[in-house]
Amino acid sequence: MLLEHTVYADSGFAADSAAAHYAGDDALEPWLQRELLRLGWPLQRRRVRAKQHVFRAGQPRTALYLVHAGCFKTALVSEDGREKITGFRLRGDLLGLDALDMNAYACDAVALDTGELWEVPFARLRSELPQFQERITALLAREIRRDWTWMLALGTLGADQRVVTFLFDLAARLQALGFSGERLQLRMTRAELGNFLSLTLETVARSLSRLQARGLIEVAGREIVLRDRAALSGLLAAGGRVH
Amino acid sequence: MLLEHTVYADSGFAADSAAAHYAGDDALEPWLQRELLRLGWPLQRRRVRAKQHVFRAGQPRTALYLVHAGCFKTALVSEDGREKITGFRLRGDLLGLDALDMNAYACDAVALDTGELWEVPFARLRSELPQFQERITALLAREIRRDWTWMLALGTLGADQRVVTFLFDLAARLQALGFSGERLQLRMTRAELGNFLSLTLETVARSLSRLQARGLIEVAGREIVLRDRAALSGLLAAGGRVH
DNA sequence: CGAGTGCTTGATAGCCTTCAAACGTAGTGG
DNA sequence: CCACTACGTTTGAAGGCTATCAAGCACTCG
Repeated sequence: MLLEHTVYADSGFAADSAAAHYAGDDALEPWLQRELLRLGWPLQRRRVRAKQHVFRAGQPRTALYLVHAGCFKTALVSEDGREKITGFRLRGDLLGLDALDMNAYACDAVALDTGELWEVPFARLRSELPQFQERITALLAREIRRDWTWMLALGTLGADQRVVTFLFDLAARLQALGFSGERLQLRMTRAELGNFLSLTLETVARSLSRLQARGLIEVAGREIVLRDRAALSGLLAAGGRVH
Repeated sequence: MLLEHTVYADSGFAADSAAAHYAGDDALEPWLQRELLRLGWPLQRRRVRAKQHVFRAGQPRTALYLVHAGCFKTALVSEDGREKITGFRLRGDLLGLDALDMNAYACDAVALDTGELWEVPFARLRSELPQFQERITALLAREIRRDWTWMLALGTLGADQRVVTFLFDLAARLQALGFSGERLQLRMTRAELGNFLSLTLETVARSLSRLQARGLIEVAGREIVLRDRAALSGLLAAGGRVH
């Protein structure tokens, strides 16, 4: 089943939405759709199924992809096989941005469930639509801030706090996409979640069990319900290492 | 004493230099100097001393700064006081890039020693020099890849390996700036180093002591000499957690 | 129904953090 | 010039948190 969201996402960290952004900051997807229509360019759609690669690191960079439906992961793989998931991408997020200045993709992009991508004619848009360049710049800067916020979280928070931070972030993004924000449908395995949070899959499972035991959340496989946002926030406010 | 480097730095991760970059990829500083001269715009210089803030998160973003001399740190501070150093910036690096789409700076930038900054007239350059926009885009994308590489390192490597990775990265950058690449003059405290590597200052000190005890490096306060690059590389090749 | 995958939970070990003390150095004012 | 204070660094001892190893369970799919 495809996720047909009704609202559009801010790809940044939840806390970031309060900051002052690029003026005229409406969502990328409707803007792109409008502009492509106006220019009379055909919209190239691409359907993908779970576990299917959108692109791999090192492949020639042929296009940018806008996530229209589904959930994707972007991951870095080092020479010696260590993998690191750099983010989970939802509708409105752009895949391939990080390789904008290269001829090859810099990471792997993999679909976590059935999804649809829009091919973004980057070269033509950049040359013919000056606003597009600014949008791209804004998206890149936002991604940097998002990464930094996660680096802060991973470096200073304990396991439970990282998990809660993730749940809050995902809830905020899903809510911005028109979902409940209370009932989360995870699209990634515990291993992938742990990889992203720099934890083992066992630690993630244990953390979720602990939070459930305290009545803060409800866990049923990949469906998670946030039961007590206040208490969860309290867990975060407890503060982590200061180093 | 000011660091008057003779060559120019790639702000990216050392391993990144092998990748295919933006065509015409000569260093930012000489290019900028040339263009400003050509346009007849005066070069605004700003001198800073150790521990002096270039800007703070939340302040109105008045300018971008190109590091001309000295070493700087950029750091994120969360509401509850947790700090995370996002990078150490040397000559050729640009400060303030991450807030390009905002009216306020997104991080703190602090001088670690005496240094000099060049004020970059971003708005005018962007509107009058189309190439500049592309350069900025490339720098942003490169910063993202740099962050991801560090996220991978911090998430999968042990303390000693993180320290060695940092030393290699710094050595490569200093070498690109015309320094020896063997004898490193650290400009940050053990606490700052630990913060960046998501370790405590004690763990960093212990790690350096261990590496010295094995004869791999020589430590004298903030001066570090890489004695056995092969063995150090071997430490990294040993591999970390795979999660 | 069997194989495969993903999830949970337990026991143990290991690495890093925390707390603590001592040392060296640089800056400062008497 | 030197005592003195503040800061940075090193090292030790103990503990905590997470990783590792292992087993059992649930679910899906061929």
